[in-house]
Amino acid sequence: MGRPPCCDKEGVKKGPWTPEEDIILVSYIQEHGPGNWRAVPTNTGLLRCSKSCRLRWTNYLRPGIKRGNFTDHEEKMIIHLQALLGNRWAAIASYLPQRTDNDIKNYWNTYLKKKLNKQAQLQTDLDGHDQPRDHGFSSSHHSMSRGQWERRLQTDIRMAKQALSEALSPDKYSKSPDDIHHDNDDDQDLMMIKPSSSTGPCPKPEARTSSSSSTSIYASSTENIARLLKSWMRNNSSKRSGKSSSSTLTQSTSLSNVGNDSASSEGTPSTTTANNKNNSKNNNNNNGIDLSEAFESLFGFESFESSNNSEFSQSNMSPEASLFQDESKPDLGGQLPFSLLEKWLFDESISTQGKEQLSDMILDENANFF
DNA sequence: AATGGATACAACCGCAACGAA
DNA sequence: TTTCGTTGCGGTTGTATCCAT
Repeated sequence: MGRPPCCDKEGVKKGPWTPEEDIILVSYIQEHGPGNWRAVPTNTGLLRCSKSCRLRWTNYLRPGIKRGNFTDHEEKMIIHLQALLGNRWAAIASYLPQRTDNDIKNYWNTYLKKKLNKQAQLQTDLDGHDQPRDHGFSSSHHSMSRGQWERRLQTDIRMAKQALSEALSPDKYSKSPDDIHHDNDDDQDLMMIKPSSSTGPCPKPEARTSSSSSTSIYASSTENIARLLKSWMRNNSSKRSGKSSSSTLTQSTSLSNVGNDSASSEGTPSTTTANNKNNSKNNNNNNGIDLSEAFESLFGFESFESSNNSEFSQSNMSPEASLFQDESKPDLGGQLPFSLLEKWLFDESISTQGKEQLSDMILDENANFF
């Protein structure tokens, strides 16, 4: 067929996004809502392909994203869900609403996989030649007889099916007491348990968001950018104290342009930084404040300092922001309601045997059974 | 202080699924 | 039914940062 690529290879910028680009993108989405990504580069003048814009939004700028510092609970969830679903990161991410699939994938690949491998190795060492008890990272089934392995597999499948059917019956849904997104926002919970539109694409944003959407919708997203900017300025300063790169200079310049265009023009961050190389620490603070002012001016939200929180809690999200989050992370078809699954995964009342069997699930072999 | 390996994370690429015409 | 455009997803890569030597 010779379908053309989604974007021209020439004239399309690659690599890290600059704060200016982020601002442009967020501004555009603020006006038009996410979606119709094809039109985004054209309408914004961004030299990025539509895919890149979408990715940037969903993985970084989207409201309600929590970054770094996975909690134990999240970690356990990921481990179990990975055992259950395999490398279906989007599906896993749908149970961790504050995390992106990319984030989870990275966390798994860079940390969890190794950690579990180590544990498995340790267990193997301790047990002599016994099979590792961990989550299927080793060829545990090789060390048991085929009959044993098949029986266990059958049990695993039965368990999973049972859990699925239980979970899918709506009247059984009940909120788990230790719901990890214990935020106040009932809408959020509702979103998670609503029958999903499944694997189908989420409804067109235009249909759900009016163009007159409040700016508060984007507050958390702006906070994301603000946070990014802050760390960027910090990095920039420290870099400048050492070496200066042309790309950072470009970023500064463009950033200051943004400041001039859409925010107060007093002491643009870039010039401040550039002029005070010897005082980078102080400048960081100043820059952060300047930027925050610029953002407040640009997006009309306050309390930039809240973006200093190491983790942006979803509880800070407005319902509208939650809506966006839902938009960007459509539920998967026939997926278990979160708390039910969670309950199933972590309920202490679950039998030890059942737990063992669950955690012994073999990833690849079981991943396709659903 | 310099260096090289390890780690973390953002972004890209290619493919598949889906919907509209 | 077929074709084509768009979006979503998972694997992979590139690069910045950290840390031990």
